Amino acid sequence: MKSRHPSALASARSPAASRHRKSPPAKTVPTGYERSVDVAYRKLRELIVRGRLAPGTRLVEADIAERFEISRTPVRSALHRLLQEGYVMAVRSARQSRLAVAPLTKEDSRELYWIVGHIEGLAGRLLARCDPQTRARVIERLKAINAELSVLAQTRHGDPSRIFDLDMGFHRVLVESAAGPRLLAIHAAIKPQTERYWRLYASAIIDDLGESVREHVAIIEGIDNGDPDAAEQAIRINWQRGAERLARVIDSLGERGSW
Amino acid sequence: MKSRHPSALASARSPAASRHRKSPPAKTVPTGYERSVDVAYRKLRELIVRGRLAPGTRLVEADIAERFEISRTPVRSALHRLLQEGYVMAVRSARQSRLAVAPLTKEDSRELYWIVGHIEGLAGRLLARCDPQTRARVIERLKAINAELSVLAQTRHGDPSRIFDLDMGFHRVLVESAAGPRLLAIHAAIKPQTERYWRLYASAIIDDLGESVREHVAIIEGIDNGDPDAAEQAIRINWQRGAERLARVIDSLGERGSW
DNA sequence: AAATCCGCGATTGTATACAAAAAGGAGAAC
DNA sequence: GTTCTCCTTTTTGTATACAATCGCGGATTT
Repeated sequence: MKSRHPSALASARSPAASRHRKSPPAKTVPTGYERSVDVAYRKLRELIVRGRLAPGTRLVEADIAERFEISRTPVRSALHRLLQEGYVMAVRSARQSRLAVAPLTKEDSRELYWIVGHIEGLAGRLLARCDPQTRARVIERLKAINAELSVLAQTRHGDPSRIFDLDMGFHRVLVESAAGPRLLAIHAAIKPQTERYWRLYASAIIDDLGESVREHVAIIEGIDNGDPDAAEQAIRINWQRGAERLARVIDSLGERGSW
Repeated sequence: MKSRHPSALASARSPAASRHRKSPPAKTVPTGYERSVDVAYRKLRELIVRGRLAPGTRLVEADIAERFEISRTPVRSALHRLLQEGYVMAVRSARQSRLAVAPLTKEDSRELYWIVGHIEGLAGRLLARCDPQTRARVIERLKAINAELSVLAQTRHGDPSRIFDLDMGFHRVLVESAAGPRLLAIHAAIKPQTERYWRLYASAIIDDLGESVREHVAIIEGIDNGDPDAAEQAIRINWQRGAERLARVIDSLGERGSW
């Protein structure tokens, strides 16, 4: 690695950014602007979650910076954030941190799913205590999503990415409707990590989609009835069963991501 | 603010650090070494948690750097981490982040306590499923702590900081015994934030100490019986009641930390 | 041949320089 | 007196320079 940052960079980006400022004299034009650190975070997380960066891959700041054509500073920030959230792990050494993509193990998936289940369970509990109108609106959206999932579950071999998006949407609606800022933040940081397991074992998971759909029905009922205990319990069961299904798949296929 | 970093700094720190390296020819002497970013994180968190930095206080990177006699870089990292964990909030602006110490409100305390209750509840559930030996060892420690708390609850006006340390220890033992790395990390990031409320309303909270001690007994029983549901439920109730007690105090005293 | 030590390249941690951008205030126009 | 504008100051975001460390491999010794 010789010339790390083509010096054209500094002059290539800055004008583009400042052009935004003057063209419309509107007061707040934050549209379209994204800080480098956010770009780096988003791209890196995407690469990890989609499996394009294999578990165990060493993450070298300078390399990533070069690849994204930004400096080490924002890359470093993004990596630290990913480290705290669990996408990335620090390996050995006392003074230096040395990062790598976090491995995917049966043990970790169990803990992860339990945590998500409890966090979402809390969100569901709060949702079930909301006023009936809010709940009715949410229920409607949940039912629509789950109906489509149900169809895909019967016609085997639906588009995995479509299935994933629907399931993702179901849980997002669940949380966004009633959770406060802290709960939202935690969920946003943790939940996407389940996608790593999902993608790795997608085909096997899709086979069990019907079960998941039935569990979703129980969730919807709990919320509809305004029963916090039932709603929370149903959500936790959904994730717990998900963890069990995943564990079975991992057992039969072997740990694919444990370097 | 004129000369921000006395240039003596660079030459004042580096030799001190490298002196560590050579004096004993041992291979790994990571003892005592702490990166600036960790120092900054620890100090800042302490200042916020102990209330020495009032809610709403603007946090300016350069000022903190000057105060700690380090550069902005590690300060910035520490602030980002505190932001993600919830000790610090970003106020307005699209491109810049502008940080301030997070406010203390009744609403936030509710959400915080619910979350901690669920996280610890999960840890308690896992603990109750451990083998009896592990549980017996933990039970012993929990009982010792709670016994001392019980004494302090009866002799009113015990040392608040002692009481706090005991309660802190109780919950730490609870989590550290059975939780995996993810659960530990989340707990370590979130739980200390309850200390902010504790300190702000300490006297009133201590008045209700007896209730908390009784709730702890239920937790111990649940674990002792190896009953995951009971253990988790008891822990959640402890935190839920704690939130209610806190809410009453805030109602009667007013929100002290909501700038 | 195995073990050890030394040195060099690779990599992280910290400091600083610089470029925007937002906030705030002084002054002009009405 | 109010409001608008422009300028200054403060503050953040990014890039880069530098120092110290870590790991690895090769040379040397036994």
